[in-house]
Formats: sequence, C-alpha cells, structure tokens
Amino acid sequence: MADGPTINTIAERAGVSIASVSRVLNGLPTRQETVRKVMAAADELGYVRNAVARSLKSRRTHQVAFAMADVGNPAYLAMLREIQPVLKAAGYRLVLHSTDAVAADEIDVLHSLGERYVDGLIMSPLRVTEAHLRMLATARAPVVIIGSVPEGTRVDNVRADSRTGVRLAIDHLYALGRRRIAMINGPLDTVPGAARGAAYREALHDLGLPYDESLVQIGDFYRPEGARAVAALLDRVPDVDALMCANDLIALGALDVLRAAGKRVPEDVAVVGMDDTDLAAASWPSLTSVSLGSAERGKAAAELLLERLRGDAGEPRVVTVPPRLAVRASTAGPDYDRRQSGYDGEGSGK
Amino acid sequence: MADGPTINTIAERAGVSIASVSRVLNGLPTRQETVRKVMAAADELGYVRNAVARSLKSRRTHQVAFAMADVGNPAYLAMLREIQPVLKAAGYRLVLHSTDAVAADEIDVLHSLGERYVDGLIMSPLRVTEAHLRMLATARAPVVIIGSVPEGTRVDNVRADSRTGVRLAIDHLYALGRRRIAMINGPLDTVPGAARGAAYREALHDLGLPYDESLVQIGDFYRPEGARAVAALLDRVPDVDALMCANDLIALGALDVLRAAGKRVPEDVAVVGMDDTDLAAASWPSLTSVSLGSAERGKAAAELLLERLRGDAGEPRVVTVPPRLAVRASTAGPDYDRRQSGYDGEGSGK
DNA sequence: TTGTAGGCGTTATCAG
DNA sequence: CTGATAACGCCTACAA
Repeated sequence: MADGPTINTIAERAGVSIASVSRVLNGLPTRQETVRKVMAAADELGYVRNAVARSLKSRRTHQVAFAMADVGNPAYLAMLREIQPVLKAAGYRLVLHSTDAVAADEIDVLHSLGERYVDGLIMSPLRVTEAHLRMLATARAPVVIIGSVPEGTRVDNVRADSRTGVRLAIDHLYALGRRRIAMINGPLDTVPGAARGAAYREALHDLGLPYDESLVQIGDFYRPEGARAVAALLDRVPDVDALMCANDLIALGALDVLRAAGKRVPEDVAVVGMDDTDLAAASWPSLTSVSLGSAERGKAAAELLLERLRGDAGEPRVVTVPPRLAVRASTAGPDYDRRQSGYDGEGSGK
Repeated sequence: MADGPTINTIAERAGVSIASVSRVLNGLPTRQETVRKVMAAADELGYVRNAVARSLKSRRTHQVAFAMADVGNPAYLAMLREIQPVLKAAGYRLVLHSTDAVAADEIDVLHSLGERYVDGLIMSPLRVTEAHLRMLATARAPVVIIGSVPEGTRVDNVRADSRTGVRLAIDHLYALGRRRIAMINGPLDTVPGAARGAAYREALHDLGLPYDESLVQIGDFYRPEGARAVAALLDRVPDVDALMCANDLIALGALDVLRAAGKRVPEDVAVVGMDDTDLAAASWPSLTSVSLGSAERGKAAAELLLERLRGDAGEPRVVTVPPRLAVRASTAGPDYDRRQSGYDGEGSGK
C-alpha cells in the first residue's frame, strides 16, 4: 500500500519532463522514443493516474450519480439497467446512492453535487420538500429528476403518468365486473402516493362509482407494510372484490395476505399492482400490473443528462412516459396465464 | 449553474485571507469577529466546499465503495443495509457499484481505487481471476473481500461457510427421509458455485449416499436460469424428491417450475435455498433456506475496512461467519408455516 | 518535439 | 490570531 507513483516519478525514471509524461499519457503527439520510455517507466511503476488531481484541473470527474429511493424495489433496478449502459457508453462511471427515501440523505446527495464529486445526478425522490427545491434551484451541475416535480421547477424531469395508469387499471377491474375496488396506497405525502390516490378517486368518479373512504388504506411502498394494510382492510371490508395497489411490492404483500385468509385470486378478489416489475410476472398467481415505464424512464433520464453534460443549455425539459396495463392471472384468472405460457396455438385474435 | 464561489471569493468578500477562511470553515480557533464575517460571506455566496480539491490536499475522500455482483439479489442488499450505517457513522459516504458479476467491471472498480476516488473498497466478486489477484496485491487503498479468496491472498476477507451450510441442508433433507437429493447450482467457475458443488458431494458421501451425476444441474444464480435448470432436471429425473438450490433465487425459480409441473412442495419435492433472503420467508410455500449470514458478513466487512482506514496495519484478517438453517414450509410442510405465520389467526372469514 | 511555469481549490506551515 | 506561501498531482499555454 505504498504511496503511488506520480507523473514526477515517471518523469525522473524516464529522464523526461512531466509535461512529456502527461502528453504521452493523454495520447498527444510525441516522439516515438519518448513514448516508449514513458510507457515503460509507467508500466514498471504500476502507475495509475490520480483522478482527483485530474478532476481538480479539468473540472470533470467522468462520474455520474444515481440516487435510488429504494434499492430493494425492482422498479429502480429496471431504471438502473437502462441508465448504466447509456452512461457507460458515453464514458461515465455510474455511482449509486441508496437514500432509503430519507429526505436528509437525498439532500446530502444533492449537496455532494456541489462538492464536485460527480458531473451530474439522476435522482428519484419520493418526497419533494422545500429543501429539495432550494438545492435544485442552486445546483451547480446538471440534475435529472425521475418523478414529478411541482410546476415551474426548473429542472429536467422524466415523469410517469400514474393518473392514466391508475385509470387503465380501474377501468379494467370495472370491465371485469368489480364494484368494490379498494386502494392500497403508500404515504400521501409522497409524490406517487398523492398522485395515485387522486387518480383512484377520479377514476371511480368517472365510472360513476361512489368514493368510499373505508375502501382506502394507507401503508407504505414495501411488501410487509402492504400486507399489513391489506389485512387491516380485509378486517374492515370483508366483501371487497378488487385491490388497486400503488406498487408491485404492496400487491405482493396483498397476495400473501389473501392466500393466508383463504381468498381466491382473482375469483374472490382481483389484484392489480403498479410498476410491472420482474416480480409481477414471477409471482403466483402472476400479477396484473400497470407498467409506468421504469425502463423507458431510466433511459430517457440518462439521455437527458448526457445532453446537459455535453453542454446543452436551454430550457428544462419534461418527458412523460405513457403507462401500459399488463394483464395477468391476478385479474384475468389462471386460464389467462395458461394462454400466455408459450403454447398458445390460437395465434391470431388480437 | 454558475461557477461556484471558492475560499478566495469568500476571503475577498469578508476582507480576510484565504487562510482565515479555511480555518473558520474547519472550526480551528479563530477570533469571533472573523468567524462571523466569514460565515456571513459564505452564507450569502452559498459556498460549498470543493471536495475534489480538498481530497487532493488531504489524500482522503471520505468515500467508500461497495461493489455488488448483483444488485437484484437481496443477499447483497442485506449486506448493504449493514454496511451503510457502519460507514456512515464513521463519516464515510458509501457509493455503490453494480458490476453484474462481469469481471471487467470488477477490475475497473479495483482500478478506480488507484485513481483515489474512494478511500477503500468492499467487494464481493463471484469469480476471482488472476487479474483480480494482481490488482489486489498492488491495491493502494484498503480492500475487504466478501467471499473466499485463494489461500495466501493478502487481503482482508469475510467468508461464508458454505460447506457447513450445504451440509446442514442435506442432513435436514436426509432426516426427512429424502434420498434422491438433486443439486441446482450456479456456474462452477464461480467461488460460491465451486464451494457449494463440492460441499454437496461431500455431504452426500458422509451420509453414505451415492453421488449421481444426473442429479446435478448447472444453471446460473438467477431466478429464470434456476427455473430452466430445474425444468431440465425434472425432465431427466422425474422422481427426484429434494432440491438443494445454490441460492434463493434459484430456489424461487424451482418453486415456479414445480408448481407448473403439478408437483407438490414438499410432499413430492422438498426445496432448500441458500442465503435466507427476505424472499425466502415471503415466498409460497415459504422457503427453507441456509442463512450464510449476509447481514453479519456485511457488518464484519464494514468494520474490518474501518479499522484499516483508521490506519491499522497488520496481517490480513479472515473472518468466517457460521451458517444457520432456517426451516420453513418448503421442506417441513404447511403445518410448519401455519405455526409460524404472522398473517393468519382467527377472524378473517375462513 | 520538449521543458518551464502557472494554476485548479484546499490545507497547513511559518513567520509576523 | 492572522496572512503569505508552499504543496497536493495533473494539465496546458507558452517558450525554447
């Protein structure tokens, strides 16, 4: 763990100036002989360029951060899988931050932007506080937010359309004849919680269904909390016939509880999740879920950020990704599953 | 996104020298009046310390990296949840790298150590190549490896005891009367794959069971690959009565396939996973799994790293965390589950 | 083509 | 207590 060699060490060893070393290392035109000597010396010494020093001078780190609210949520992983290659191809290293939806940690990440440790940031905050907005307004490097921000916030922004998403799901449940459709939501002070809650109410209204307080249960966006919320709901409203869950983790928790309670899915209770994560397709029964385009949003965010990093000034941009309903067994029944399983010889139809 | 103020800007504004500014900012003894002026100026200007410059001088970044082979595997998340707070409490910011078990990416992370962007690294490589070992030998900052490394590698190392772990599982299956116990493993050129494969063979031998090639199926450490492997095995050996899966994701894939094939778990086939992740307890039927102490390993790794960061020289240390078998329904049956379940109980209409 | 020198923003050592 | 000033390791005019 000895102190590493610097360009000075190499210069001495090779008998040239540090400027020549730097040139060779950066591939600038240099005499062959010099190149050879420098390379040889660098090799022998096991030289690794000190990126900190280089960044101080160049004002670029070639690093970009992605701050995830919940590393355990596959929706973020789907984003990550799109973001990573885009940035990598452009020569950036991606560093991840796990904020666990803690506002203070998110602010800290935003703060670290000012510290110049990364050239840009993609972040997906669950809550957007005044502090967030202040930091964003004064950010000294490009930021892209995945998720909605208040009107007028001057920041690039890739959003899902949960309103349409929820509507797709509710309409689907309605078409299946469900009339006692409950909503299992996350905290209402989060961006998605608020949006999805409002969308639920609106969708019911447009279908002429009454909005019934007792059909709404607030928990949190994790599986155990989702399970608890559903258990509470079942206690209160035993004859509920459909659950609109604010994300897939909640929906998985719902399936756990329904199974334990002896309810059949979807015969007794239909279940819809949101985000259409890998887990939705893999669950049993497979889970109908509203895709909010996690992958597309990740990709769009990475591309927006890259444009800024390339020096694009210009007005903040808002990209909205359309939702899509992935129908599976938890609403359409096991037959549906069988039809999808790869053997379907019926072929045409759609 | 204007260029940020530096201590020079502040010094001018406050009418003092940059040295004084630095002192105030670092809380060194300074006259009250000076402190006031500096703080005021810094505040007004929205000063944020340039961490790159600071690091160049101080040779510390206060950042630590954790390179995860598979962000989607909850076993790594369990480590992360332990690592994060330990490091944070010691004043380090944790940055995550997702290497997807690609050796080149892992080498790149190791390389970035030399670039001085982080003060230390925790990493959990699936494969340990010559290149890894070379980089480790010349690493210029502390590294802790989670997972086994070849004897004699001079690096701090927190390992699981998969050998004992596999034995616990096989003994358990044997005690339940299973005799045709298959092994669904990941690639044999990975550290865990090799260890678990060998341990399986050994455990069978010690029980006096024959080692049957056709009972071993190699796939990969992910759910879909696990499912495929199990499907292939079922084709070949329809009367298998137990599956020892090399991790929980494989085991979940196994449950998927067994269900689709109409096999009852555990009546027809018992299933054991490894890592005892959240998913094991949450699956249906709940999954018996060998805990390899992911959380404990994460914590130990973080603590070892901290000691090194505090300047501990001394010999490389090896910590081994003992395994533990978590018995659940996938081997012990639904009765077991009912006894354990938190969701059921009286009351909801069953 | 090569070398000298200045500067990136901080910290830290010395005199005042 | 404070202010010059010299590093930290690298890049890059500018000169030679």
